[in-house]
Amino acid sequence: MSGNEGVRAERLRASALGDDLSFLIARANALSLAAGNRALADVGLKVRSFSVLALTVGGERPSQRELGEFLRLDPSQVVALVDDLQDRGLVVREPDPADRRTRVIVATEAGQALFRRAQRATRAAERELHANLDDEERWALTRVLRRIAYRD
Amino acid sequence: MSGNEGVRAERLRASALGDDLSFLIARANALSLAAGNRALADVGLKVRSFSVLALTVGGERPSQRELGEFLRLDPSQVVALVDDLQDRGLVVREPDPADRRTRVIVATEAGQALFRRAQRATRAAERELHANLDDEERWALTRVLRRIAYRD
DNA sequence: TATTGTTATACTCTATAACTATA
DNA sequence: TATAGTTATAGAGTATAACAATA
Repeated sequence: MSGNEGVRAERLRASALGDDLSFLIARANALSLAAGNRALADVGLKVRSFSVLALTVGGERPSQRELGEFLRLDPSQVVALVDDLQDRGLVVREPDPADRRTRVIVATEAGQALFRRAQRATRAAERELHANLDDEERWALTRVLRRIAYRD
Repeated sequence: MSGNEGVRAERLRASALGDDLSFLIARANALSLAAGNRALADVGLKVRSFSVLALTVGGERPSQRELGEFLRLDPSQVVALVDDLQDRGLVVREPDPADRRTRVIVATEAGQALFRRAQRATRAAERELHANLDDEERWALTRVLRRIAYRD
């Protein structure tokens, strides 16, 4: 992508779409996702696999079903993601004592170490993404987005 | 998707990811996109084609290149989108007097009429999506998201 | 030489259905 | 009967490269 992307297209911000909340969310997400994947490429992760790792490094012990619900992924997609992370020794599948159907996902030591590196990269990318917001704006944004994202 | 989706997974909101701004944007976008496509199904559009229509109904006369830049789509994807809308008589490609390489996209009467129906549907869906925000919160969200989405 | 639109192609992501083992 | 995980597969979306016409 060229550096001056969208310069000519700026006039379209005056259209019916330019101030539409759903469109702004979509565009902000596209930028955020691209920046995240770029930042994570160094450590061999993508936003998806990073998210799975993030949900398993703190002793959460989520089932694959829970991962899928929280990340809005189909169970079959979770299988593929966990397969990949497990093949690389970053997570393991453990049996759930309470339900033998369920497999609980736990980050290994290597997974935790890689996550820490990855988190430094994504934090830097995030800071860069909204460098022009002050702390209060960031906080207000987080609070309001949480109401939308979690419907509460 | 079952109605009680994510109920069990709510505990994962306490994880490293639960308050991450990029993740909240991604999740809000996923909900918004799903709601938008659901609302637009009746009129035979998706969020993508609706967006192209929205950028052509007000006399904007964007080139395909401009559409691609603004919507962050590859030129080849714009071709496919415009092909589809043109085949359905909703937009036409017009020559640009200033540059014979360029094709300018203009909504037809039918395209404008369909857009108005579609916009009513998406507005209802949007209202439902952030029904729990008051006007001031909505405005603050729009303003801050614009800074991220347009980098200004 | 560079750019606009186009075609072709491969790749990733997403959605669906069917299956197994457990509940 | 219903649920967790798995497999297979098809469809949608995305990215890349090459080309003709024009600048």
